[in-house]
Amino acid sequence: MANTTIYDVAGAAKVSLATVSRVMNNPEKVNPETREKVLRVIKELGYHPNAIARGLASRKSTTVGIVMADVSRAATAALLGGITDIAKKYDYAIKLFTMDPEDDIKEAMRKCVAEQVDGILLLNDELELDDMGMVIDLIQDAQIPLVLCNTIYNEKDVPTVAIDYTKATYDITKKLLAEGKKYIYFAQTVHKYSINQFKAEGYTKAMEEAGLDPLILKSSGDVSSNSVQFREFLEGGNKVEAFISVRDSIAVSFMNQAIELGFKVPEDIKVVGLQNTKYALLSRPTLTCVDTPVYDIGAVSMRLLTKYMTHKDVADNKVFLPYRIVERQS
Amino acid sequence: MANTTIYDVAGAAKVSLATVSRVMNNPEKVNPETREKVLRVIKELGYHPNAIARGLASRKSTTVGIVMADVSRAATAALLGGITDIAKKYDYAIKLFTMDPEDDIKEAMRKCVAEQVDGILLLNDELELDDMGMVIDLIQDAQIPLVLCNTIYNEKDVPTVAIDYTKATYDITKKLLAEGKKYIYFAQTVHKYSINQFKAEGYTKAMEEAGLDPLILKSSGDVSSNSVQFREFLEGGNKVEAFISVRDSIAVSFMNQAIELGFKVPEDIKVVGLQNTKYALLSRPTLTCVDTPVYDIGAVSMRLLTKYMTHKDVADNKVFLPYRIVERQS
DNA sequence: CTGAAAGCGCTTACAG
DNA sequence: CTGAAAGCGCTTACAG
Repeated sequence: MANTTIYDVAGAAKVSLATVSRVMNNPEKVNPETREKVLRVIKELGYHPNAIARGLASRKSTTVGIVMADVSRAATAALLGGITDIAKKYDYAIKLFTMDPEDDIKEAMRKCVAEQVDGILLLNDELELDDMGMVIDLIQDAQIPLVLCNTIYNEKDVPTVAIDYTKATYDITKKLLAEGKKYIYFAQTVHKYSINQFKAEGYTKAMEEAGLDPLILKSSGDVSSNSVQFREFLEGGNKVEAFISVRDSIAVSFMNQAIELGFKVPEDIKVVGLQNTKYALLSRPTLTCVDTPVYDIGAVSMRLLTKYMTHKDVADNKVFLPYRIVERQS
Repeated sequence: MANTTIYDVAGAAKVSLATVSRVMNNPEKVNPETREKVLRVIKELGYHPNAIARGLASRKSTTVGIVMADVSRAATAALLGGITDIAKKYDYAIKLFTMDPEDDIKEAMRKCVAEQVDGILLLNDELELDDMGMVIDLIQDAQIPLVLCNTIYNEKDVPTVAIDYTKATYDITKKLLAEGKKYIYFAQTVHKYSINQFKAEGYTKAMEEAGLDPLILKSSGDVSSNSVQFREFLEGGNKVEAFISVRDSIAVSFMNQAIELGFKVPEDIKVVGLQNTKYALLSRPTLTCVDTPVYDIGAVSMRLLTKYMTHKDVADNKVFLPYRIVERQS
C-alpha cells in the first residue's frame, strides 16, 4: 500500500502516467470522464503521490523550514501553534531546524538550504547581530523566500512579522513614569533575543526622556537561580518602585520574592510582564502585562511567507501587529 | 550556489558523479587521493547534496515525522526539545504533523506516510481508542518504524517510551490515603489524552482499594473557565481534603481559588500536580508534584526510533522511565 | 484532451 | 578503485 505508484494507477485506469499526474495537478486540463475514472482508481488503490519524487520533479517541496534556537520555550511553542495551523491550511509541510549558539551556524543553515524547503521562517533568534546578518545573506543568496517571525533585524530590508516591541515597552514605561515611579527596573535575559533588545531600547528611551538612568538587570530564565538573584537584589536595599520583565515567568518570580520579603505589590512595587502568558493568570497577584499576540504572529508570518512562495504581490513586507496593555492586580 | 549539483563537482574534480557520490556515502571505497581532491572541490563550491534527490534515489529521507495533536502545549514543547536534540545528533531532519480531532485522521496519516519519513514518533494523542488503533495500523502497514512517545496504547504491542503513569498516580494517591485523607479529588482534562486515562486508572485503583469512591472532576485547561468551575465547586460545600491534577496549571488554578475562599493549603487541602513544570515553582505555595521527565521521554523515544530505523537490535521495545515525587509546600 | 519522452539530482549494482 | 548506466517516482514541455 505504501508503494502504490503513479504507474499502478495509470495501469489500472488504462491511461498514461502523464494523465494521472494531470488529474492531480491540473484537473481542468483533463476530460471529466477520464478524470473521474482516474480519481476512482486513486481512491481504490489508496494512492498518495510520493512527496519526495514530486519535490524533485517539480522543484518545489511544499515544505517550509522553521529555524529557531529552542523549541521548548513557551513563546516558541505558541508561535509554532500559529504557524502549523496556517501551514496546514495551505498544505505546506513543516520542517524543524533547531540551532544552538554553539553550533556552526553556517553549516546548520546550509543543511537547511540543502533540504530544499520552499521558504524559511526565522524565529526567536539567539544570534549575535553579525551571525544574524550572515544567516539572512545565506538564505537570500539561495533565493529562498524568508520571513522573520517575532524577530527583528533592521540592518537589512527583510520581511518581518512582529510587534513594535520598542514602542510597546516605551509606552508601558511612560505609563509607569506618569504614575510618578522613578526607580523602574527592567529585567532582560542573558541570551540576546533580538526582540528583547528592542524592548530594552524602548524602556531606555522612556527613562532617558524622563532624565533618569536606565536600571537594567540581567537575569536567568531559570526560576531557582533568578529567585536567588532577586532576593539578594531586594535585600541589598536597592530602591525599587516598579519592575518590568521581558518574560512573564521572570516577573512572577521577582514578585514572589518581593512579597516574601514583605513588599506589597502593587503598592510598593508595580510589576509588569511583556508577554501575557498563562503565568500571568496563575500568579497571585495576577500579573499586569503588555499582551503580545504570539499565536497571531506565527499565523501571520506563515501567511506572508506563502505569498512570497507563490510569488503573489505583497503590499507591505513588514507587519507590526497591535498590542495592548492588560491591567491586572500587580 | 544553491544549485551546485553533483555534476558540477564531478566536472571540477575531473571524476565521475559516481565517485563524488561515493566520497559522500562510502568514503572508504575511494582512493584517498581522489577523495581529498573531491572533498576540496566540494568545499570550494560549497556543495551540499540535494536532500530530496538523495531521498528519492536511496529511498531514505533521513527524516522523522512527529505526529501530535497540539504543538503549543508546554508538555509537547518539552518533548520536542528532547526529540530535536537527539535527532540532530543522529542527523535526522524533523517534520511536524499536527492533527486536530476534527480532521480526517486517516487522511492526515496518509499524508504523513506520503511524505516518505523514515520513522514516526506519535505523541500526546487526543485520539479515541479506535482511532489510535487505526493510526497505528496504518503506519505499521506502511512498514514505517513507529514509537509512541509519552503515549500509551495497550491493545497492541507497539514500541513505547513513557512513564508508568498508572503506578505513579497510584503511588501518590496511596500516600495521601496513608496520611488519612479520604476526600481526594482527581482532575482530568476534557480531552482524552491516553496518558491521562492511565493516571485516572491509578488513582481509581488506589481509591477503590481503600474502599472509597473515586471523585473525578473534568475540567478545562483554560484558566478563566476552570477557575469559575473550581470556585463553584468549592462554594458548593463539597468536602475536599486533597486535590490531584493531571496538569500542574490546573492544580495551581484550583489552589488559587481555594486560598481565595479561605481554605488553607496544605492544612485544609493538599494539592498535587502530575507534571512538575515551571508553574509548580512559581505558584505560592509551591506545588508538590510527581515529576515526569518529559525532555527525557522525548530524547529516549527518538533514540529508540533511530535503532528501529537502522535495524539495530532492540532489547526492550517498551521503556518506562523512573519518576519521583517532589515535595513542596502544597 | 492525451501520450511518449526527457529530466529533476541523486544512489547503486554491475563491469572493468 | 572508478565509470557508464539504470532507476528512484514524479512533472512538464512537446507533439499529436
